[in-house]
Amino acid sequence: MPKTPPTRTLSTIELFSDLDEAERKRIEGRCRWRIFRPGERILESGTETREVSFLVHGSASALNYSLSGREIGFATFSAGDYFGELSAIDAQPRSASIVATEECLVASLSGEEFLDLLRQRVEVTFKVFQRLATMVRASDVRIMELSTLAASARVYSELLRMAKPEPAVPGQWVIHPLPPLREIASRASTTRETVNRAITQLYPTGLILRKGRNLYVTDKAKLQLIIKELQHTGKGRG
Amino acid sequence: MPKTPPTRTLSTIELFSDLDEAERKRIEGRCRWRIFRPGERILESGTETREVSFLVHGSASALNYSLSGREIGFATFSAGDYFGELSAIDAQPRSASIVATEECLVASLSGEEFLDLLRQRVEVTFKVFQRLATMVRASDVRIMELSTLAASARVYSELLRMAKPEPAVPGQWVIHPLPPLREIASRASTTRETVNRAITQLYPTGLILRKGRNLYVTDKAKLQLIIKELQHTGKGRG
DNA sequence: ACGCGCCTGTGATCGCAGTCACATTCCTGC
DNA sequence: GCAGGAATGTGACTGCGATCACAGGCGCGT
Repeated sequence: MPKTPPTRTLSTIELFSDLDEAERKRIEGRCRWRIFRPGERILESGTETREVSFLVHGSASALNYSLSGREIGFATFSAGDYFGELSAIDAQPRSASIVATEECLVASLSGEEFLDLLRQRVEVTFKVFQRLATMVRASDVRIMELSTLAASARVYSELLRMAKPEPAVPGQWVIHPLPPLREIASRASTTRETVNRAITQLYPTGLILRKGRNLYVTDKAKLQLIIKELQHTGKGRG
Repeated sequence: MPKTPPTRTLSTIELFSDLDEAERKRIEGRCRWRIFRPGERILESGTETREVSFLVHGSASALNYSLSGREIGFATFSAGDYFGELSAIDAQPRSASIVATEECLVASLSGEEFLDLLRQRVEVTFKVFQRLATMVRASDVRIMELSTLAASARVYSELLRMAKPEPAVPGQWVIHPLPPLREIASRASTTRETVNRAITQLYPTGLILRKGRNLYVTDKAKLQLIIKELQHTGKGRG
């Protein structure tokens, strides 16, 4: 496989989209640029670094491990995203580890310089506000799901979140590539066996369809209904 | 019971501590002031209001209900706290309901005016950043606990969070007043029966001690250890 | 082509904790 | 002091899903 080294630019980072090119280039120069191979740790939970990192190329996930070695997934990042704001803002240790899932090009800015940017550029400030708000809401949804949904319902919910609209067939959604079930399990806080059984149970309904590393969701609305019926308690009366 | 109407001032709201008195008074004038009785809804989840509310007096909790009626607690607020920033920032519906747990005096500022404040006062901006970061971290911890701790361990963890140091006896911590077990259950995402059994099981160890509406934690560190041993999976080898 | 490692799929077992049911105790107002 | 409602305490039952175990299958490198 030929290696095409991705260009070292921050132009694809949405957070900086309102800055003029001069300023962006200035920041690019202040960054520490690194490449990570799939599986490598970009950031270690609990460490005291304050850098904010921009994912220019590749994809990564935020996760943590329980004492017993169980892996809990928190978020996934793709090109254009950033992480590490929390520690820059509150000067606390990193709340999660970040692991590269594909080859990654990462630009890291010191926490100080990130804070300067927040102070000087209101547009950036508000984008970060927006992002933190999104994070809080996403966490709250997850807490609700963990507290009220049965394991298989959480898996379905995760599938819906991963699915993206298929341009070719309107109304159809795809997950491509379907990640290892172990990874889905870590995001739904269950085991890969349960993920497998949950998906298997869904085949007969025709709501999902698997072709190689693609998984098609043919009827989002109906799947949503099934999730509701799998409420942890009352066998499905609202 | 004699009613002492609390004064309508924002001087006890930490968020405004860096503002001069003139500005604070200006904001006080722009607020809508309301009183809520225990049990009343201050805010309804899902509604489209954008106001930010300051809890001047009393206490309240943020919670949501599952379809089956189960109550999930997210946070508790006491005098000096505020809530509603999320909707002001991202213009999305309210993420949770807020219910008064004691009689409350609440001052509400329009989302627009709150955003103006953010734009004009960096000190306020950064306090809000700080707060959002704290919320994200707290949520992440809760997700970890839900995913990896057994129910009783989550209860103990919640007890530790509620306990405050007892000035009289160093090393001893108190929860006062101990809220109804149902409420603890909703914060630990379990049932009041399980909360009861969890606490009961702890009495013989002497780690906690109950006197009326006080619950004393005599050895925080040891309780923390017990939580670790109750990892959902591996019976307690790190 | 072959083999090794990682995924996938599925059965069997079993303990935790949610649910239901009921007795008891604690408040608070009259 | 008494009555009624809420909160607490406890036993019995049961189903979900974590765990363990193992049998294919798929891909990838040499």
